[in-house]
Amino acid sequence: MAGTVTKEEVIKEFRVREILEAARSVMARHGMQGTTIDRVAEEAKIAKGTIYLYFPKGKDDLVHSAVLEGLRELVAETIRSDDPAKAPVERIRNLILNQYRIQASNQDFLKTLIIGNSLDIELESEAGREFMRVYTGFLDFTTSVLQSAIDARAIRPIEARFAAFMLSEMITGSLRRRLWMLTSSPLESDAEAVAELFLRGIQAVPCA
Amino acid sequence: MAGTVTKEEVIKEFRVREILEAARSVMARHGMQGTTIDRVAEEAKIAKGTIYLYFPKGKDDLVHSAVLEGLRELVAETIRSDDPAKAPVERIRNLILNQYRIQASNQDFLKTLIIGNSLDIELESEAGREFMRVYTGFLDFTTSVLQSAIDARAIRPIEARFAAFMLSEMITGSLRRRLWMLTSSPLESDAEAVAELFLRGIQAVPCA
DNA sequence: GGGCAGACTGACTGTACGTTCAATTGACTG
DNA sequence: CAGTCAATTGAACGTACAGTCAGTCTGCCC
Repeated sequence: MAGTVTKEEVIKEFRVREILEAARSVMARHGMQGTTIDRVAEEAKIAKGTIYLYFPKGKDDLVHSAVLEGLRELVAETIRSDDPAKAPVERIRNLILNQYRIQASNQDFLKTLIIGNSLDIELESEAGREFMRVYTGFLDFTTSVLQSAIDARAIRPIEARFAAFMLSEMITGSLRRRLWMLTSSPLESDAEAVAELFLRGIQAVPCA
Repeated sequence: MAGTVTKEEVIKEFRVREILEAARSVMARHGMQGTTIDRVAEEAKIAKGTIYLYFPKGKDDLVHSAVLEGLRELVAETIRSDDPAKAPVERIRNLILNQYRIQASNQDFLKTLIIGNSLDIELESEAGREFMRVYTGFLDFTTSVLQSAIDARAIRPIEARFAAFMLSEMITGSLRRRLWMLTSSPLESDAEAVAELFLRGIQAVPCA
C-alpha cells in the first residue's frame, strides 16, 4: 500500500486546509493580535478542541503554518508565471508586473503581513494618525530635497513623492536584510549600493 | 507665572522620559509582544502603579508614545544633518548615507520596528528558519533571473542577490504605500513606476 | 511634634485566551 | 441491536497581564 492515500488521510488533509484557510481569513479581518483560537474555530465552524486534533502543537504552529502556506503559494505562482524564453530585460519587467498582479489578488492575506504592525494600531485612530503625521513629515522632507534636484534639472522629472517613498523603503529594506542576517557586507557598502541603485534610477539620462 | 515651569512639571517630565526610555529598552530586548507593564516598571526601577500615574491611558499609549518619540528624534536628526548648500545629487547622496549612519546608531530601538514581526518569531527557531527558507527560495529565483540578464550583458554587472532583495522591498514597499492609503494612483501605474525606477537603476549604461 | 498632601507601592482583581479532557456523537461491525 | 472506537465538542482550568486602590512613605507647614 506504499504510496497510496487512505481515506483518513484525505479527510485529515481536508480539515487541515479548512483550518488554515479560516486562520488566514481571521488574520486578514482582525490582524495578528486579534487572531485567537476561538475566532479561528468559529470561522471554520468547528469546536475549539477540534483544532488541537489537527494542530497539537498549538496556536503558534497553526498561525505559522497558515502564513507559510500562503507564502509558498505566492512564490510558486511567481515562478510559474515566468517565461524564460523572453528577452532578459523584458523577463525582469514581467517578473515585476506579475508580482503586482499576484500580490493584488492575495491582498486580504498579505495585508497583515506587509503592514505587519506589531504595534497594534488602527490606521483610523488618533494614534494611527499621529504616526502617519510623523512619517509623512519625513517623506515631505525627502520629497522636497528630490524636488529641488528636479527643479535644478540634476535628475529626471520623476514623481518626487513616489521616489521619496521608494528610497525610504530601500533603506529600511536593506537594514532589514542585515537584521535578518542575509548579508555580511559592511554597512557602508550597503549604503553605497543603495545610493548607486537609486541615483541611477532617478538620474537624468546622460545622453539621448 | 505664565511661561515658567514649576518644579513639579520638571520632575514629571523627567519621570515620563525615564519611563519611555525604559519602554524602548524593553522593546529592543523582548520585542513588542514581550513588552509588558511589569517589565517596563522593572527596567525603570519603579512600581507598576507609578507608570499609571504618568500614563493613565494605559499600556498602548505608553508604547505608542515611546515609539513616536524615537521616530521623531530620527526624523529631526535626518533634517538636521542636511546641507541645502550642496549640489543637488550630492545632497541626495548625503541624505542616503546619513540615514544609514543615524539608523545604525539607533539600531536597538529600530530593530523591533523594522523587523516588525507581528508573528512572534525568533530567527533562531525552527519556525524562523522555515520562513527564511521560503523567502530565500523566492530570492534565489529572482536572483537567477537577474543573473542571466547580467550574463547576457543586458544589464550592468551588479550584485544580483542584492538587487533581488531591493526589488522585493520596492514591490512590497509600494504595496504598503497603498495599504497605508498614501497614494490613490492605480496599481498599474505603481507597477510601471517601480519597474522603471528599478530597470533604470540596473540597466547597462546606454553610452559611456 | 502632629497633621496634611501627594508621590509611590505592590498585592489584588478581572479578563482574555491557550490548552485540556471527560462526555457525547455517530459511523461502522458482527 | 449492542458494542466499539475514533472524531468531535465545549465547559473548565491555568496562566499571563492590564489595570486598581488601600496603604505606606516622605517632605513640608503650622
